Amino acid sequence: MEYQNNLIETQINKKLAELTHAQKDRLAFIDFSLQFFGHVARTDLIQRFKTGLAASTRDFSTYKELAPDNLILRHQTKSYHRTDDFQSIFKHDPEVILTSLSRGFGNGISTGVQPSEQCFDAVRLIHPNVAIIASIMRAIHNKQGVKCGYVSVSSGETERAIVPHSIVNNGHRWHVRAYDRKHNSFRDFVCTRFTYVDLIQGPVHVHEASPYDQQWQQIVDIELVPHPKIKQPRAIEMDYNMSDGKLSIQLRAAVAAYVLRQWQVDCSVDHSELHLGCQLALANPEVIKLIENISLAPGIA
Amino acid sequence: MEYQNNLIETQINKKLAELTHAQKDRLAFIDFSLQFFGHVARTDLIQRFKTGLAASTRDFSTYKELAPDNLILRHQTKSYHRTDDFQSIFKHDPEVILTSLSRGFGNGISTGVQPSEQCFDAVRLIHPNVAIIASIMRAIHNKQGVKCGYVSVSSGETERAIVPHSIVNNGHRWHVRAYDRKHNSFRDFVCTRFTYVDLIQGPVHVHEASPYDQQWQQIVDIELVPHPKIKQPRAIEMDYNMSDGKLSIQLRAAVAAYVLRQWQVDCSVDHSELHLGCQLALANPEVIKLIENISLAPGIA
DNA sequence: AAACAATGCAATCATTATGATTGCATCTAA
DNA sequence: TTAGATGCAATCATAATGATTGCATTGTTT
Repeated sequence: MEYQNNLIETQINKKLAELTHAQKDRLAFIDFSLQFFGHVARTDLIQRFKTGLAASTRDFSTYKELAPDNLILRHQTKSYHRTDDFQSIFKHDPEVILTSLSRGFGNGISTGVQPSEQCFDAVRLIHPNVAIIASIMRAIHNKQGVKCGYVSVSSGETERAIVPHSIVNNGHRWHVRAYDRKHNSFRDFVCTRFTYVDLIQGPVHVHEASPYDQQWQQIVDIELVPHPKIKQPRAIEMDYNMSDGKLSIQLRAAVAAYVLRQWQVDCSVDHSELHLGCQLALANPEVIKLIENISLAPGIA
Repeated sequence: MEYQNNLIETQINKKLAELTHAQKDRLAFIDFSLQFFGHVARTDLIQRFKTGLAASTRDFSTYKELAPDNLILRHQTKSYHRTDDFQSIFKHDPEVILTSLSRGFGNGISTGVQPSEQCFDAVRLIHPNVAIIASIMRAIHNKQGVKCGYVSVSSGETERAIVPHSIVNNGHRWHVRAYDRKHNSFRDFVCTRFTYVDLIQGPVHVHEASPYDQQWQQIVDIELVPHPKIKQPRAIEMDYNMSDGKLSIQLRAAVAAYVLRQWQVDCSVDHSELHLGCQLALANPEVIKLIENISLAPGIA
C-alpha cells in the first residue's frame, strides 16, 4: 500500500507539472482551503482569483481528477468538504503554512495581504525601511559596495563604506552582514540604523567578499538540552523535537550568538544562569570558543 | 507634481485591476526583481512562471506601458535594468518583502520555497506539526471544540476538551488560545505539546467563544522607551521608529506579556532589571494591572 | 570582415485557457 | 409549487498564451 501510495503521488506530481502556473496556484488554493478550513466553494475561488464561474468549475473538476478522495460536494452547504481520507497534493512547510494562514494565501505583493482574524504571527516592533532594504539588496546581488550613513550605539552617526553580502534576521531585527572599510573587518549593521545608502560603482576587493568572512563561513554545532532545573523536561523535548533529550543544530558562527540570545539559552558552564523564560541550556559550551560575538549570548562570564 | 503623481498612480492601479491574476503576478515579479535585484530578464520570468517567449515579451511590454520610466533595456547585459527614477507600482509591506527575499517570490505552496543565498529569516527551533495545525484551524474556522492529548510543563500528559478561537505566534512558538473545559477558563496551549487533536461534533456554548475571552478582548496601551541606562538612545529610537522618544502600541492583554518577554522589556518600576540584551523599558507600568499573565514578562516582582 | 550565438523585439497564426450563456440538478425558504 | 442560490455540463465566443519567422543589438569566434 505504501508503494501504491508513492506511485499515485508520482502520477499526481506529473499531472501538476503539466498545468500552467495559474492553474497550479488555484489548485493549491483548493487544497489549502480543504486542509485548513475544512471546506471550499466556487465563490471562494472566484473571490480569490477573480475567475469566471466556468473556470472555477473546471478547476474543481481538475482537482477531483487528481485527488477524488479528498473532497465531497454537499449541496446543503453548497460547498465542497474535506473528507476523513484527505491527503494533501502539495508539500507543506510549517512556517510557510502559518505565514499563509496569518497573511492569506498568496505572495502578499500582487494582491496585498489579507490579515486573518484567527491566526496571528508574532508582533514585530521593528520595521525596516523598504527603500533601504532594496538598496542594500541590489548591492548584495550585484556585488557592490555602498556608501552609507549609520547610527551606531557606541559612536553615534558616522559615514562609512561597506560591502554587504547578506541580510539576516537575528530573531529581533534584520541586520546586514558586511565588510566594513572603516574597521577593515566583517561586521553586522542593523537595518534600521542606516540614514542613507548609496551604491558605489567601484570594484570590490576579493578579501571584502563573503568567502573571506571567516565567522560567516564557519559552521558550528550547537547542542541544546532542556535546562537541568526544569522539572518536566518532556514538554520541552516535544517543543524542540529533541532526540535523546537533545537538539543539535548547525549554525554559522556569525549567527549563533543571536540565536542563543533569542531563545534565551543558558550558556554558563554550570547552568547557573536560569532566569525567567529560560528553558534551554547549552550542552557543549566548548563551542563558544569558535564564536567571536559570543558575549551577546546569556550566561557568558 | 504631487497631484499629478497621484493621478498616474490611480491610472496604474486601474490598469492593474483590469489584468488577470496570472498577469498581475508576473508584473509583480518584474517590479520586485527590478527593485530588489536591480535587473530582470525574459529568462528570469520564463524560469519562474514557465511561460513561453512571446508571453514574456508581452509581459515586459505591458509593464513598460504602466511604468515606462522604471526600466531600460541594455543589450550589453541582455536584460532590463532599474532606472534611478524607479517607482514601484505595487505596495510593499517590509515583512512581506523580507519573506519574499528569503523564501523566493511566490506563495511558497504552489511551487515550493526557493531559499535565498543572500537573505536569511530568523532561525526557528520549534516546528509545529502541520496536521495538528490543520486540525486546530478547522476547529477554529468551524467553531468547534476539540478533544486532545496535551503535555503540560506542570502536570505532564492529560486528555481534555478545549474550544480554540485563535492561533498566535508569541515570538518564540505558536500557541492556541482556547477555552479549557477542564479548568473552565481561557488559556494558551503550545502547538507542539498536543499529542493528538480530534474535532468534537457537539455544540459550543456562548461563554466558550472568543467574545467571552476577556483578556483576548481587552486591548492595552503599551508605552516603550529606550532603557534609561542606555547611553546612545538615538540608535534605539531609530530601530523602533519612536516618536518623542516613545513607542506606543496597542496589544491584546492575552498577548502583551509575551511581547514584553520576547523583546526583553524591563518592566520593573525603577528600571532596575537591566540585563544582557535589554534595550527597552516600560514607560507606563500601571498597565501591568490589566494583564493577567504578566508574570511572564521580565522585571515583575 | 564575416559568421555565429544569445539576448531583445514585432507580427502572425495556432492552440489553450477562460468567460458567458443555456439548461439542468439539488437543496432550502417562502 | 415556486423562487433563489449554489452546483454541474455543454457550447460557443473571447482572451491569453505558445510557436514560428524575421529582424535588431551586442559580443565572441573564425
